[in-house]
Amino acid sequence: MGPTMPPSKKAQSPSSGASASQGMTPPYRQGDAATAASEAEAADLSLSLSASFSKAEDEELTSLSWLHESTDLLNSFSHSGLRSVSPLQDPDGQHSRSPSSSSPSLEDALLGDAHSAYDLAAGANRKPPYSFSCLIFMAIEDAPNKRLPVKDIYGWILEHFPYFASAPTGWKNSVRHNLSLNKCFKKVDKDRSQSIGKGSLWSIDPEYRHNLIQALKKTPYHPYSPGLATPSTSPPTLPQTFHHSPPLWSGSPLFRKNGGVLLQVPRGVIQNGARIRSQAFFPVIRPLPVSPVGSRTSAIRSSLGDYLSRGQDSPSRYSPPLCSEDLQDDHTYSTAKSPSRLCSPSSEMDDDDDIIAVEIQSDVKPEPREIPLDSHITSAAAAANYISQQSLRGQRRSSGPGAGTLAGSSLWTKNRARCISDTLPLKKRRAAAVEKPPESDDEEMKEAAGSLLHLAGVRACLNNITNRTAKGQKEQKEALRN
DNA sequence: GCATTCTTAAACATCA
DNA sequence: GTGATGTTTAAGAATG
Repeated sequence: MGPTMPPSKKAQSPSSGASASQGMTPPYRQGDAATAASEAEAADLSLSLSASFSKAEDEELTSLSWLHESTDLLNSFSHSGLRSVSPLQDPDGQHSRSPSSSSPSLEDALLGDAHSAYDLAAGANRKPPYSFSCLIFMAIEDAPNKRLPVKDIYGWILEHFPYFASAPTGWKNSVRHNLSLNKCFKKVDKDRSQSIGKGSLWSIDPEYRHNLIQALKKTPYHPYSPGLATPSTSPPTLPQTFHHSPPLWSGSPLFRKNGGVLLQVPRGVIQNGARIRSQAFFPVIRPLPVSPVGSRTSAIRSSLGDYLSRGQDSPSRYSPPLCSEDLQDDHTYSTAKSPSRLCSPSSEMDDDDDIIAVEIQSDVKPEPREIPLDSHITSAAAAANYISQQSLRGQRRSSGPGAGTLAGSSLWTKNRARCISDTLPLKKRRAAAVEKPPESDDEEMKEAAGSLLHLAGVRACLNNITNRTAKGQKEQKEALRN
């Protein structure tokens, strides 16, 4: 019995999902004087956040202190005269907007559509675009100790993707299935002093963490939309972001590591890094929560990011893309059949530079671009998703007993992979897996990728707050003139 | 059309 | 004994 994904077009209500996902909704309502004041507040916040973020860039992302600062700012913002950014979930787990709406409209502006988007995507029985592997990965990564019992993994997923609250319970089976099957996850011997009850703690196998990052980076979507397939001729049915391959955030170590060679987010990666198969367009950015930040702030970040990142309506404000506009530089991976990708995790690690600088290939003719302001942010997460999946796939292919010996080979073939990996049960395969070549010590790469995922949300907030605020002020001025 | 990946379901074993 | 957890297999859908 296979999965029956809800058809995206059915799941998307024309009045809500489409507009939200396509950035057609006005940035926020025209407000009154209070709104203007709040906008000024938002502008201040934006500046503060930008400063914090710039600081983070300077610190090479070695610390998440900047994120704490940003979070504090966001919190102070939410508490300063504005209705607080409440968690998106009601106590009963259902998403809803805050019932009270006595405060000025800015919060509604900032959060209302975020809630809408969230409702549409996560709260309204939208299946998250992330694979279970990614979900588990994010859950574990979000844990302080980077390890979680299955139960807490369930909890994390439920907390962040309430879709599963009403989903059939089979998803838990899938989670367990993934934990068992996917060698990226490994059980941790329980600390005897630590009583977690039944079951084990699960953690990310450091050796494959990179693969999971790549899985998160990659998540290509299924271009069911003709507009996506032929962006140059068809009116876009999705935000412009989807048609472009905006650069990875230029301050990232990924960028620096490659001497300024920018990673282009492959076409087919959407702004939240979500992979759309045939499901509905998943309009919400759900930044990878960061452990030191509480769930509430994660919700704030997500909310703002969700809402603001949909601001695709100000492409002109986008700073010049850092990537080359050369057609040859617009790339999309072709991993599944690329022998160079079918190698061991370690070699993939080595390939990372190639991933960034070389291996991204163009598959769609570019068109004159207007890249949204926040596209480089969302693309950061998207890029992370993309690469991660590439790695996962490669990892799986190299999971056979012969993986180690074949690790260095770039001529790993499908048949060989299948012969080796399909004949033994997983555990035996794992046991039989001979020594793997030394993993790349590119921890920076790993951390960078992870950081990018984290950054995507906040960065989107920053840019969009600025964007929205400026636009709102402009609109207000115009309104006053009229 | 094929290969691969992912999801889902189910059965079964183990453990608390 | 019960339920949660863990493992494994199988099948189907989605995707390249």
